Order: sequence, then structure tokens, then C-alpha cells
Amino acid sequence: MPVAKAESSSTTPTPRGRGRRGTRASGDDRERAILETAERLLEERPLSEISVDDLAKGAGISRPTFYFYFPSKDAVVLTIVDRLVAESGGSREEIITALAEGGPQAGFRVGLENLYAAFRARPGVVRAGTDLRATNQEARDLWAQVMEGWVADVTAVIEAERARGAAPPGQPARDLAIALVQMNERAQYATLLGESPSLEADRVLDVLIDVWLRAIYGTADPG
Amino acid sequence: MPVAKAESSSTTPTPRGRGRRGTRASGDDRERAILETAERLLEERPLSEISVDDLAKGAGISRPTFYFYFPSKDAVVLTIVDRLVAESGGSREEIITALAEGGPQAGFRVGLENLYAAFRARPGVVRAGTDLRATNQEARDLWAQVMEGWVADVTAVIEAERARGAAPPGQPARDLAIALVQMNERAQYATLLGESPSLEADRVLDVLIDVWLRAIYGTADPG
DNA sequence: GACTCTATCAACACCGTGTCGAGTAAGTCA
DNA sequence: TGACTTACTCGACACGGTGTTGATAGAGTC
Repeated sequence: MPVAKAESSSTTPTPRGRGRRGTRASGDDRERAILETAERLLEERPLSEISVDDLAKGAGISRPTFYFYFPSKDAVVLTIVDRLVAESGGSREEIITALAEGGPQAGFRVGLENLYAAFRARPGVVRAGTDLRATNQEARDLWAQVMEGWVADVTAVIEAERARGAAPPGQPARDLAIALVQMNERAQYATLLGESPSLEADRVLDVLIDVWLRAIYGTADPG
Repeated sequence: MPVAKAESSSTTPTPRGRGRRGTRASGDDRERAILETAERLLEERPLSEISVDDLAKGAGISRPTFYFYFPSKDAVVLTIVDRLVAESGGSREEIITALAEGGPQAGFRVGLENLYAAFRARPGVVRAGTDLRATNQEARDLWAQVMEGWVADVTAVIEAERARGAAPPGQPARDLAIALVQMNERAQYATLLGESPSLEADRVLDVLIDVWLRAIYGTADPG
């Protein structure tokens, strides 16, 4: 597919990724209303108990009109999750700088803390995104891509720490990174949703970082 | 609800937990046929793409007749998962004996190997059980109970190893156990389903055990 | 040969999704 | 001004899935 060539900017319909085929008028309000309704309802009940009609009603439109703005309920959720992921993405680079400034413990803590903070405020959205992976390939792909990004970052950090002699050799850095990132995903999700068993919200970071440091440095108290 | 009082044992219809309200006759075959159909289809496609009609057709009965044997599609899956969990449950106690006989590395490896082996043969069932947690409270409860069992076992082992001086003190044993068990759940699931990123099937145990040993003993090569 | 209990299914009621086609209202420009 | 376009709206429908009802057939007592 060719990249859209620059069009006359004045009347260009602006096609937003997963949203509606381009428009410009007051329909923007409706689109926002749908997204806001979805975010609100997702904090009240799981995705499977929210119908397209609920979203339409909440946005003050009829069900067919909903389909003018989004191709499906899934697309709404993916749009919301996309944004949440984008918000949290900024914190990834913060790991690197925090590592350089504060050493390993502080670095990892800052990184994981920021990440966790981004999701903590909207557990319903996190749950919806997770649930969606059961039925939606696009949701699986999106999440796989997010995980791949974190794994790549962590792999790089581990390799750097080994190169400068701060961490001993061991399992391949990428393998270690995969296991640790997956542990975090699962543990933080369980804590966020209040599963049992799960780590207490105010202990989860302490415990996870302890495992990270021991796995990477061989001690809970490196340099 | 009062517990059913002991009935005359001769003609008691035998109510099986999640299956049909009691009977005895040749309908047993049908019940088995439904379960077998479900197991077969689950290795072909995800639960969300299997309808009650598919299960009924596969068992050679009509859709309403299906409901004579099971109250819902979910109940069929829960029955299958129940059994798989029961099969895998035997391996739990093997951790303890293997630990006593072969020391920490061998003990954990045998334990996790057996566990993994039980699930490896039926990834479709594992996926169905996981997917089901998105919509089904009973599935969440069942899984929570399974996790709780493993966490309890691992907690006991960690405490025993600390008591005999083989493992140093650190994070509360239960917290450590939760994080490690969750890591295993997530990592083994990802490997089983071939997600990306995920650990290679022939490396997953090496990597996970390495993290376990470092987290528990502070070294990848304890006594 | 009346009675019971298992087993079966056609027909139905219901709900959620997604589409179609007929609009209306606001803007553009001849 | 009035023909034309574009954004937007929704009633009505078709479809596919779930779960229930009620009628019935056969096998097993007694």
C-alpha cells in the first residue's frame, strides 16, 4: 500500500488509524463520546458485558450510527489500549537514563514504577485489553509488539551491565529478559486486578525488583 | 442449600460434578463423545470459534440434546480442564520427594518438568482454559485455586530451605513463591502457544530454573 | 398394560452483531 | 435559488448463536 502522498491540507479528511474513515465535522465529538463511554463502562464491568448498544446509548446515538464511527466494539477497545500503551511507552526510555544516574536498583525501580503507574489508574482498560487477546488477533499482535519492545530494552541493559563487568555471565540475556518481563506482566496484572494469589500492591515492586536483581546480578544488592 | 442426605445407594443416580444431572444408561457414551469432540476441536481452533452445535454434531446428537448432558459449552471446557488439572496435580507432590532426593536443582527441575509435560500434550485445552477466564467466574476460581496450591507448596519448600540454612533470608517466602509461580505460568503458556516473544521450548526449563535458584538461593548453583 | 425414567429433537424466544437503504441537514457553487 | 454533495443518522432487516419448551419414543419395571 503506497503511503498517502501529501494532500491539499485545507480540506483533507483526516483518517485516524482505527477510528472512522475520515471526516472533520462535529462527529469528532461523537467519536470522543464513544471512547469516553467505553472507558467509563470498562471500569464498571468487563468487556464481555458491554454491548455495542451500550456504547451507542452512552454516546447518545443509535447502534447503526455507532458503526459509522467504529467498525466494531473491538476497534474501540484497541484504540483505547493503543493510547494507553503510547502513554506508558514514554517511560521505557526513562529506564535507561535512570539506570545511568541511579545505578541498577534505582534504575529498574524507576522504570517499573512508571510502567505500573500508567496502568494502575485504569485497571478496566488493562483487563479489557487482556481479555480481548482471547478472540482478537490484532490485540494479540499489539501486545506481542509491546512485549517485544520491553524485552529488547531489558536485553540491551543486561548486555551492557555484563559488558561493563557489573553483571556476571549466565543465561542468554534475551532469555533472561523474556522470563523477567513475562513475570512482571503476570504479577502486575494479578495485583492490579486483585486476583488471588497476588502480591500486595505496595509490595509488588519490591518483590519483582528483588528477583530481577538476583537474576541479573546474582545478588539483591549490586554495586 | 442443604447437603443431599445419604440416599439408598443401589439406585442412586450418580451426579457427576459438572456433567449431567445423574443417570446411568448408555448416555455415558454420549457424554464421553461430547468431551472427546471438544478436546479434538480445541486442538484445531480456539474456543470462541466452536459452537454448541459443533459439539453436538461431533457427538452425533442435536443441539437441544447437548443440553441434556451439559448446561453450557463452558461446563464442557471446565470438565476437561478439571481433569487436566487433576492429572497434573500428581506431579506436585513429586517436587517434594525429588527435592529430598536430588537436591534443589534436580528437585525443581523434576517438578517443573512434570508439570510442563502434563500441559504440553494439549495446548488447545490450556488455551481454552485461559481464554475462558475472560468471561467465566468459575474458570477464574478454578485457576486461582490451582495457583494457590502451587504457591503454598513452593512457599513451604522455600521456608524449609531457609530453615535448614540452605537458602538465605530475603523477601517473604510466600511473596517470592507468588512471583516465581506467576513467572512460570506466563512463560510456559507463551512457549506452549508459540507466542512471541517466548522462550524456546527446549530452553524454557533451563531459564526458569536458573531464575528460581538465583531468587531462592542467591546463586544458580546451590549446594 | 399402565407407569416411569432416560433420552431425543423440532420449534421457539431471545439477544447481540453488522448491513442496507432511505432519509435529513448543512455546506458548496452554478 | 436551487441543484448537487457530503456528513451524518437510524428503522428495519438478516444472521448466527444461546438456551428452553413441550411433545414423543423406547426401554425397564411391576
